[in-house]
Amino acid sequence: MNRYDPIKIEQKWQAVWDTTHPFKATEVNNQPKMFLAEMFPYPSGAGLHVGHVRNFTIVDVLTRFYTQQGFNVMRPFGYDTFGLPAENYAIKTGIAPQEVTEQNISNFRKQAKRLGFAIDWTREINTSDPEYYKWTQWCFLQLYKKGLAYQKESYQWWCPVDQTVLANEQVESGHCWRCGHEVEKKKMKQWFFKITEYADELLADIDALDWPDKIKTMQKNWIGRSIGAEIDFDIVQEGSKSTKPSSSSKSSKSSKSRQSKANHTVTIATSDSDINREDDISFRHIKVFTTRPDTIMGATFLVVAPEYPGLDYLLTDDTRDTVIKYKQDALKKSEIERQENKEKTGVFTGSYAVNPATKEQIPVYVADYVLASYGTGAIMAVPAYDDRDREFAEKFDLPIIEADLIDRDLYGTPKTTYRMRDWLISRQRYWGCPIPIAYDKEGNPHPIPEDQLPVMLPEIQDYQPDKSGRSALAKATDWLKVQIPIKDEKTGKIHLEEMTRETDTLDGYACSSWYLWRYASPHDKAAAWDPIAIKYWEPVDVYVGADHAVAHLLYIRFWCKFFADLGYLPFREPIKKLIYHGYINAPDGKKMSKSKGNVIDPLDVINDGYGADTLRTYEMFIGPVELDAAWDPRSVGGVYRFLNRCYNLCFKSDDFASPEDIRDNGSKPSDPEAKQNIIIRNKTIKKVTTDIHKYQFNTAVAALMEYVNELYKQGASEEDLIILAKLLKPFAPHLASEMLEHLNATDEWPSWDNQYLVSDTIELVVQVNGKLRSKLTVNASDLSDKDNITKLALADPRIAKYTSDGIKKSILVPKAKLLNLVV
RNA sequence: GGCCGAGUGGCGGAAUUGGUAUACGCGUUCGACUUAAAAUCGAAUGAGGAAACUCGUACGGGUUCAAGUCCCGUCUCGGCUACCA
Repeated sequence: MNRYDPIKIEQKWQAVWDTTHPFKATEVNNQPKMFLAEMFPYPSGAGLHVGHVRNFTIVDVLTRFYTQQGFNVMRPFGYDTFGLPAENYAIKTGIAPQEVTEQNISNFRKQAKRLGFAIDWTREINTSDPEYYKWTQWCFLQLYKKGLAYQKESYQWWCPVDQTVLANEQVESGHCWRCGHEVEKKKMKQWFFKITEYADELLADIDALDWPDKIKTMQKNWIGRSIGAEIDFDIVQEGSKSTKPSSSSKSSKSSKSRQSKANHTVTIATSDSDINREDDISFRHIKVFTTRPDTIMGATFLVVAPEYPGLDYLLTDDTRDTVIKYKQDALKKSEIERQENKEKTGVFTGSYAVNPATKEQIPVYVADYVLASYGTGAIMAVPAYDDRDREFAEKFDLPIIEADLIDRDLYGTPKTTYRMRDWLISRQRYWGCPIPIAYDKEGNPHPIPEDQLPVMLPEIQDYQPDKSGRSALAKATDWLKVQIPIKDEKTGKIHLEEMTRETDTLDGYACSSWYLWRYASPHDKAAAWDPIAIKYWEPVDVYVGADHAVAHLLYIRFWCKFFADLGYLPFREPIKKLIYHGYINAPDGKKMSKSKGNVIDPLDVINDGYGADTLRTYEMFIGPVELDAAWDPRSVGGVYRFLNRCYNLCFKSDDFASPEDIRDNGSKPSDPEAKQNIIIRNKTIKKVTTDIHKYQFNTAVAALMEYVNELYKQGASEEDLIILAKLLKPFAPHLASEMLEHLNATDEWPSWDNQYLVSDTIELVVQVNGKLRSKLTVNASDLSDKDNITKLALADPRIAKYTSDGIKKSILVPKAKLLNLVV
């Protein structure tokens, strides 16, 4: 006897799809388009995990659903292949990352096919393919040309023994993870993208996005706009300390600390090479940023960050040693350590500043609770209004003045600042997209001409980074040399000049900041993307993922706005609808991890005999798409039983009651039992269709289960089975295809008929004072007649016993099929 | 500390947005089939109670004919963020 054999059925249909390519998308203008994509995966050696399956199945359900509905659907696939795991593996084994990546991709492709995903395999992209990263480099050059890719000195962790930069994770409580030597912060030149240029627009456009509120809020917080003012404080120099001392009682408090340090000498230091004399921080002013310029009357001291560029100008002979020591200690601390230790620390710089509102001289401190990278790196401390300033004031015995508030604009210039910083994109790594820049003898950067792209990653033997903290690329001596055409300013002639290539590569997020546009013309040799294909397909209609809430999803919005400004994109937001789904945890509720040994391998689930359809349907049924869920092996069995019931209903219908008399054969049946089937069928079509539209896949599956349960009770007509197969196909495409073939039907998505959603008689709920007391079967047409319905209800003995004293009023709610009698 | 979410049976979770609380699945129990088991099919399953009924959506109030849903307060748990001036 034939029984449900998912493995056999799935092999059959996967072979069919592999030869007929039914999911290939081309531009067709008489059909509405639908562009669906998941966040493309990093193809790890471990293969697909259950999280991938959830991610890809959501896209697959939508792909098949919209295809069945007649949309022209594009569902491509890609691999985000640059990154540390492949490079570290190469360092360890000497096997080229290119090779490992190719193996992993081929494994991912095989597994994706094993899951029956409806992918257009002609639109497969790989970010480490030179044909792809050529255009990543092109994107970089566009940003560079517009001044949005630039170099800047920034502090990095540096191990003086190993002579290398270290990532935050490679620093263990202030020491190098390799040699154990104390690390220091070193200023190094790095590449940045100027995302802050778009901060306002990125913020303003968030509200209109059809994205989860959680993500929108996270992006808003990340951008973190603060509206305030910048205020200049004059620094008191030697001989000018006679600045009008106030004689008010308020100021007498603050004069105490000033007097004790009255005789100091400000000298200009020359020792600290960190000081950049081009900086606009004048040695006679400290510019602070505040969101509360109205509290300036209460500002009783200033605080600058340890990294504050003008710090050296503030020091005196008395304070220099202490301050330098404090600064060095602070630079050793990681951001995390600074945050963990909330105990305020700091030292007096030796200088005073004049509060422009009170004309008081107030001391200037250096303290690590002020961050160099935010605002101006200096604050006016108002201990009466700010908890952190108060804490500091109390510790250092500084005056706390409850001064009156004043007009915000009196002493400062309005200024908006952002928490978001520019995007640091250079990586001292081999396995990334080379930055298309070369340096002349003076060290000035020059862009690689576009006709020389791609700057290929050279094949090398030893992937170990070199001793200077640069990537292994620095050792590819032949590759480093490049001839760059230079136009002579005077003669206009072009000559070639030998230069040295940039050895940093791009942050992987750069590669994924434009891939959604590449999908529109994935093999385009002439451009990063084809404007006609872009106009047809983009923006993405639904994008599905579980990660990168701010990073990737902010960067791609930034690039979209940038390329829209250049005229390359006809839209300013790349993603219309975002589904941000939850994680799947281990059965014990904890995160799956190799070390805990609680990983569920999706391929094991398939090969255990459940098959891909069960796996897919289970992961859609597991819970609301946006929530985390715990894997439950027993529920997997429940879904298998459901599919088995579908199979039996279709292929073994003789084994159970299936009354011939309810086969409706397309004609309207008069038999009331058959009418019941039609109602259930129409309700199911409506429920599944609207649930998928709302991305409520769990209840869509539940509705199908309910439908099957009803069909077992009532018996199933051929039409019932066809509808079941069509509705099932997005979730369990192999089984559904097998059923549709057997039933000789197409997969065209069915529609429901509103006239079949209600039966002639309905069950009316009767409440007394809001409590359920009885249920009456009444004609649907009577629902409009309140008096009659009330009379019927009062005649019911179960109601009558509560209404012997009469009723005050009667409320009929036809929509809810409910009558409430108030006594 | 700040900003979001969320608290519903033994468990995962439903509830046309104010209208029958617990759909669907798991688990459990009983029955059918079987020499037996598995599989499959059928039935029951919030608590208390013989029943009528009563009580039940974290806790305490409120609005309403009617509250899981709305309002006020409290508690608990998650997520993000964090000395951002």
